[in-house]
Parts: sequence; structure tokens; C-alpha cells
Amino acid sequence: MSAPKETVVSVRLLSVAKATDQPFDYLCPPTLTPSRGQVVRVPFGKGNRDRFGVITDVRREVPQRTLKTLREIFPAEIGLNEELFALCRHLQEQIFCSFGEAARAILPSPVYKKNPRRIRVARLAPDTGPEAAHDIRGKNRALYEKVLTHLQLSEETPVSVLSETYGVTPAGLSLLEKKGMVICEFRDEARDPFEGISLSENSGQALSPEQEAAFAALKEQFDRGGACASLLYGVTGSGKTSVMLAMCDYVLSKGRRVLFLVPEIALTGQSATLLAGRYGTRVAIIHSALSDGERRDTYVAIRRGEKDVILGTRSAVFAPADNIGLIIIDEEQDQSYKSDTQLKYHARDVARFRCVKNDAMLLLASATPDVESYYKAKSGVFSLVRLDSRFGGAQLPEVKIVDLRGDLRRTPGVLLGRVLRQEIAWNLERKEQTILLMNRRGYRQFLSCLKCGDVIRCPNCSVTLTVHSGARRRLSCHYCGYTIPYPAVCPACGDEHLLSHGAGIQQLEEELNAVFPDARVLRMDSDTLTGKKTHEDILGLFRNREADILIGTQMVAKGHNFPQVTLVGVVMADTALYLSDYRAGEHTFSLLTQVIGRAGRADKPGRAVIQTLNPYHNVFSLAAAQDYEAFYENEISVRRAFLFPPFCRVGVLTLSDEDEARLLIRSREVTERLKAYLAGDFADVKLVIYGPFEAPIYKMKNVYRKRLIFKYKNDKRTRALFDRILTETADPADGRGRVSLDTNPALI
DNA sequence: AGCACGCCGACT
DNA sequence: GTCGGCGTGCTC
Repeated sequence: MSAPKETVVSVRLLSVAKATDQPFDYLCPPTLTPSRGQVVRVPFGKGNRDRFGVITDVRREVPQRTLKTLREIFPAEIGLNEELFALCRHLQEQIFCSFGEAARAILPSPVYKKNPRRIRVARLAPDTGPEAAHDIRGKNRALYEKVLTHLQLSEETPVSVLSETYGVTPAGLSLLEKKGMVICEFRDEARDPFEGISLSENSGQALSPEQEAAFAALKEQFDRGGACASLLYGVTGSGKTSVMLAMCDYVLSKGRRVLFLVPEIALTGQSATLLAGRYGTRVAIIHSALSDGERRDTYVAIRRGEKDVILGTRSAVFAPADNIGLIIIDEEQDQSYKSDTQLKYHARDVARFRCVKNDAMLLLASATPDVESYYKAKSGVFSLVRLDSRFGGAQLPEVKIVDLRGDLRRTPGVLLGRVLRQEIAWNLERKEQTILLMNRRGYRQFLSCLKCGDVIRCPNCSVTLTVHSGARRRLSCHYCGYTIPYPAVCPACGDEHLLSHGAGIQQLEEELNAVFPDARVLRMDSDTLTGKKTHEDILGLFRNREADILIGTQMVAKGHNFPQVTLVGVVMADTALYLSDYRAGEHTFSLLTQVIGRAGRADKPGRAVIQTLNPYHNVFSLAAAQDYEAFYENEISVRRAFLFPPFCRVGVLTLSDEDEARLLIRSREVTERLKAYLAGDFADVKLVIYGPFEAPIYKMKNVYRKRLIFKYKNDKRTRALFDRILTETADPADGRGRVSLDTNPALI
């Protein structure tokens, strides 16, 4: 006698663990109809606790062993459609993540873990007035009267609001409900994604002839149908945004959807105002600061097709929209599009995949394109659309490249050189605004002992402790948060001669206050920012001319438009240049070009002062001339000569371990195994190995890290080799060692 | 990644 | 004698 056939589903768990990255089979109850891509809740492990997963296969068969039965299937509108399912597979292959890791990026947990947020609202029962409260005995009568009066004036009020305003308890409201004076009901909480965003009317101004031509070229390419990609390259102030918006309009008019990516939350605010003014409630906004509820609502609304324009930071590239016609990546060279947390994806690569699946256009926009993107545009992989003239005929700022070494000899530790001081004074006198940029990376204040010569370090991480001057001066670690009070004597030798070095943005602020006591200075860095509101607030204050000088990190360089700013100063332009990354020059050029472009956009001519210790480096003069072409030609020939992307790929394999000795053994083993493969089974793979090296921060949070750097070609065989190595270098059983591969690391 | 199972030290 | 430490290995 043969057993009956049953419906069996294969499930991939929404888990990060590589160890569970395999299909698990479950029986499906006959009352449910499963299909591929749907999210399920299943019993898992010995305790049969709830886990969530995605159905990857459905079939009728006689189970070969006892299977557990799945507990719940979520509606199809929550799960992965064919395209998103394929995207997970693609990411699994390309960035060596588990299926579940990829699926988790698309399916944020509040979408399936949380019940719809519901709130209790109260309204007045018919034929009831505040005087009804007289019938209630007890000390709360007056309170109830106030509540009833409130409800008489406003139709329906959340219970939470009533309790906050009047101090009435939920029990009190239940009493009123029992007496038939009010009616309480549950409502789906309606969250307003546009809360706090001012809607500016923006019907779009007429395009200039040059912008019109760019738009026409893009439109023509789009109309040819099929997947395509274009690089919109336009100098700062050339009005790329108008062209992008025109393209948005066009694609929407064809009934297709648009994803619009911007580099950071601060810019979503600005762009949201622009897009919401133009498209109203058809716009959805996605960024990392959304609350669970907001994230869930946004997801569902997009999934239901209620949103046509999805604006957001890099994670928005996973928005579950269908029928996508256009994906825009503004400031495409920006590093924030590369995720280096758990899922090491690049939004540009994900966008490219989705465009192929949707027959959509990928539109990359930049004034200083990523060298790899420009190379692709020049070699015909992307079309190249150019905007060469600054809109409204605005002039390039006059740029002074200042050698700071003279000033430093005269006044050690000075941040504002003579030239920059003069320019600031001049601007203050004329009541014009100034932006000062201070790249903080590698330029923080630390403490060392004059006697033993030791720098005060973090005990858990291989970095020096940073001085934080606040109400109470402290030393703290940037990476693990370790904090000690500012020491009076050297912790190592007890000597009291401690010397602080380096300067942070706070020191710049202090120096400004000392030199220009009457100037109103605003500071914007991660210390003064606690949320998106604060960021907007600072920019708003500055735009409203409530400060004369804005000082900040890279943030101030990005995309903000301040018409009254006529002077931009870069306090120390070299800091980004000496990073060991092969893109250090590219990043410096991009940063300087952007920040210089902030000066004098309107009718007033702008000036820029770049302070450096290395005035003859050609990146400065090229940025001053905003000569991207020349920079690119120089850069690409270097990349070709020394074999760097786009002529190969660069990857970083990181091994980490709490046990330093074991880490050394493991890293040696991986290297030897790799070399053995390259000499044997994988002799056809072209892979150059460098290392193992210590990671730039060798010890972090008491974990040691070593890494190998690869140059390679991204083909099937190389990926197979990586896959083999990653599997065989399985994490040690005690769970305290890790291995990970980043195929396109943001910083090396 | 969880989580249970299992085998050794300090408590009622 | 037991509670609980975290090493080890499995999860349909």
C-alpha cells in the first residue's frame, strides 16, 4: 500500500546564517494554496519556534520522511514576485550572501512580523453632550466633562491623544463607553509619510535648449524599448535635476514607475519636497530612519501599486514596485550607494539588474562620475548625455590653492591660514555667507604622553582614543564606544605632561570664534545631528541667513543649494588623498569639485579657498578648473597601467577571530588553499592575491581582522572558486571567527 | 544564528 | 547531591 501524495513546499529561511542557507521542506495544509515567493511562518529547530521564510518550490509528492507542517502563508502581495525572487538568486551568486539575507533586504521584518498597527479612537455617541458627565459620580467628573467637550468639537480622537491631553485613562474611557456616552473603535493607524515635509509647488520651469536636447536624447533611447543605461554627465549648476524630472514625467506618462535614488537621508528631505510638490501622494519615501510602522505602510502601498515614484537612499533600490520604467541614481559616484554592512551590495548593480528584468532605463547622474561609469559610457555600455554649460550662465568660482605649510610654521596647529582668514573677513564685512569644509577622516584629536611617548589607545580596538570636548571632557573610542574621563596623568607611566594633537571640527569652531567673535557660526557634523529633523533644521537656519558661516564634514558638500554663499573654504584638502584606497584621487576630486560648486550659484560670483600641504598635486588644479575630462584621462591611464578597476575587479576577503593565534593560522590556511586551487582545479582562473594583511583597524571590539586583497575577473569560474573557498573556510564551530568577501569594497 | 543537549565545578 | 557554566552540533 502506497502513501498518499501531499503538497510539499521548499522554504528558504529569512536568516543571515550561512549554515541554514539551504532549502527546508514542509508539508502544506490542504486548506492553503502555496506559491513560489510567498512568505511563510514555519516551526523550526528542536523547540519548534516560529521562523519566517520564503517558498522556493511547491510540488505534489509522497514525502520520503516525516516533515513538519508550515503554520501560515502570508498574502502574495507581501512576498517576492518573480523579479524580486530572481534578484535574490542573482545576489546570492554575485555577492555570496545567503538567499535569506537577500530576501531580508527586500522584505523588511515589520512587513511580516508585525500585525497591522491599530489605534483606538473615541467619538461622542449620538445625542450626547458634555452635560452627560453630570450623571457620573466620582472625582473625575470634571475631567470627563472636558473630554466630552473635546469630542463634541472634534469628531474622532485617538485615545492616546485624549490621555496625553487630559490625563484620562483607558479605563476611564471604557467607563464612558459603558455608559453609552462615547463610542470607541479600532482604526488602522494612518501614517503620513509627508509629515514635516513642506510641499512646494513645482510644476517645473522650462528647459534650456541644452537641457531640452539632453531630455530628447534620453527620451529617444527610452522609446526604443528594452533595458538601457545612460550617464547624464553635467557640470555643477548645469541643471541635471530638471532633465531628470522631465524624464520622470515622461516615464510616468507611459504608465511606468520610477525609482529615484539619492545619496543620503538629508537629501531625501530636499528631494521629497521637490517630488512631492510635483507628484503629490504618488510619491513614496524610503530611507533608513523610517519607523517600523512607516516602513510597513510604505511597503504595502508600493506593493498595491498606489505609488508611482519611489524616492529614497540606497535601500530604496529594493522597493517592491513592479512595472518599473526608470531608475535614477543621482550623484551616482557617491560612496553611500555601496553597502558595507551585512549585505555588501552596490545599489547601482542592483538597479542594473532590475532594469534588465523590467526593460527599464537606468539613469546615472553626476558632475563627477565614478571613473568606472564614465569608462562604461565612453565604451558604449552606457549612453553618454552631457550638459556642459552652467545654467543661467553662472560663472565658475575663482579658486585659490593655498599652501598651508607657511602658516603652520608661523603658528603650529593653526587651521585657518592667512588667505582664508582674509577671505572670511571680507565676506563677513559684505554680509555674504561662507561654508567651511573639514574632512574629519584621519583628523581627530588624540592624546599622547610627552614622557613615555605613548598615544592613549583603546584597549579593545587598535585605534587611538579621541578627545571629546563637551560639558565634560572625555576620551572615547570611535569604534566600540569605550569612554574614560579626560586623564590628568598618563595611564601608562603616570606622567602629567600630556599633549593633544590633531584637530576636529570643534577646534575649527573654537578658532573661528576666537578670530571672528561677532560671526555667527553653525556647525554640522554627526555630533550635532541626532535625526533628519536636526539636519534639516541646521540647513534651514543657514538658508534663512541666521548664520554667517556653516562648518561641517562632507555633508556640507552635497547637493544643497545656498544662493547666498559666495565663499567656500576647504580647511585641509589632503586628508582624503592619503587613504590607501586606489580611488583616493577620485574621491578627492569629486569632493572638491562639489564643494567648489557650492560657491556663487546665483548672480554673485563665488570664491573658493583650498588649503593644502601639497599645493602642486594636480588633483587640486583640475578640481579648481572643474576639468573632469582631464582628471578622467589621467586617472584611467593610471588604472590601466597598474591594473585597477575598470580593468579588473577588486575584492577583499576578511577573516576575523577573537583568538589572534587562530586567526593567523586560519589566514595562512586560506591563502595556501587558494594558491593550491589556482595551481590545480582552478588553473584557468585569473586571480592575483595580495596578503594576508592586517586590516586597517586590526583589532576592533576585541576581534582581530586579517584580509586578502584580490584582483580578478568576475566570471563564472572565479565565482565558483570564491564559493568553494568560502564554504571550506567555514566559520569555526565556536562561532567566534568569521569569514566574509566583499566583491566591490568601498574602501580598501 | 538560535537552541538544546551534554558533561564538569560551586552551592543548598 | 543539584544548578548552571558554555563547548558542540543540528535545524525539514
